[in-house]
Amino acid sequence: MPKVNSDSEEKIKAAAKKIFLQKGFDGATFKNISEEAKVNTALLNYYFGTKEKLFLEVFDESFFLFIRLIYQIMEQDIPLEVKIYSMVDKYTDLILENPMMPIFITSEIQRNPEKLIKHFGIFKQPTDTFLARQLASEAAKGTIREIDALQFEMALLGLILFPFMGRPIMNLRGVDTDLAFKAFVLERKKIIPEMMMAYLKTGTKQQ
Amino acid sequence: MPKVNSDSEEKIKAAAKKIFLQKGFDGATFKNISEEAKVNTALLNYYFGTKEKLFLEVFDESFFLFIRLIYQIMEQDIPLEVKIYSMVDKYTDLILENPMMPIFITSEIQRNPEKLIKHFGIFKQPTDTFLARQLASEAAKGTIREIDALQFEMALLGLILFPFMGRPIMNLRGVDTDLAFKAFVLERKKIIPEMMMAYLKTGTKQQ
DNA sequence: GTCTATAGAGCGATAGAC
DNA sequence: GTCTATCGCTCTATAGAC
Repeated sequence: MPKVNSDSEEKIKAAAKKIFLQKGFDGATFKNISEEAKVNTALLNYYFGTKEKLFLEVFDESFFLFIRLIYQIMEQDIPLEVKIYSMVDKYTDLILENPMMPIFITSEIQRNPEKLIKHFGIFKQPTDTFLARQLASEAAKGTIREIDALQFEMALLGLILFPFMGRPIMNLRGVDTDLAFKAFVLERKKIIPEMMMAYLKTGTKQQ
Repeated sequence: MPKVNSDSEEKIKAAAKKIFLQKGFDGATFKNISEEAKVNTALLNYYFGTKEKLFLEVFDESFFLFIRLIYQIMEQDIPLEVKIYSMVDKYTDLILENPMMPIFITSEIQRNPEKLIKHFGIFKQPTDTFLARQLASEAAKGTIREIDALQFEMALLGLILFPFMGRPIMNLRGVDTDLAFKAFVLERKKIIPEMMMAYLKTGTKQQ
């Protein structure tokens, strides 16, 4: 590693990520970012050309990761209960490292759906997923009740993600430190799978 | 009603609400709003002074309503199961009329917490709520399992709200019309209470 | 009450010195 | 590779005619 400390390009990317996450694409300015990175404003254009290119480059990896990890786990050929625990565990940990991402992703997509869906290559998923077949198969065996796969996914994701999106509400309800919030979220690693399983087992003999 | 059609102030408010919801405070411009309202840009300043005042005035009623309705229902002295059904039913209907509000509120608060919390008077709630006492009392009687009140609230809200926040994801999963989305959400009026009750009844004799 | 015209500031982006 | 200086544009907001 010859260049020791002042790798400007990396400093800009780190600063841009922080500022974009906080203020969104529209709210962030080159001035904000260059001050955060402690470099000259003109350097942003030198390295990345335009604001949009900087934005896309910074979130190119991480943005897609958050959406793809869902399907990577959902589509694994593992028992349903294991899958639910794995999903809650892995996704909670991922978001804990990037707690502002859920709101950021949803709001940026809502404000510019074409751009993001096109660039990040999020594609139309088939309705006939492995998870859908798994849920149908288990229901046919009578080990769980019937449930639509998308309903299942949205329930699971909502349970995992919502505390991060409603963090300001939680602040007003006494969960007002990062430590308390983390404890709250980690407790959900137990609650969420139990909730999903309790629902799925309703009306079956294993109930 | 003397002034028939051209009530500019109301046209501006309606246009501002639409544009702000779509683009956020930072992304929205007076040009966007005035074109949407089909009035001159200078009229926005004439009626509302500044962009921030326009924003606050437009969302003064509805913004707070969305947060307060939660507690209005949660704090009612009605049986727990009735409360859950009521919460899911009323909140789903409210959001269906304003499907962009959940993302809008969360992202605007994340980007400007002091301003919004101060202006809309969202205050620090006590941890000793009616709901908390109700949950503790039922658990003591053995009719439900023990659960922290905030965990209960976040689970319920996540289940209700997440489909609206993840609407773009749902579009890619085949739920790509307003009609299909509405049907999907209405189905949750049944699923969500059953899920909550299934969890609460786990380990009790009524299970 | 609504318009045109424009002020004044901040924005993203570029040119050119070093 | 990094800086200063500045361009051209768009933004919010105001002044003043009607």
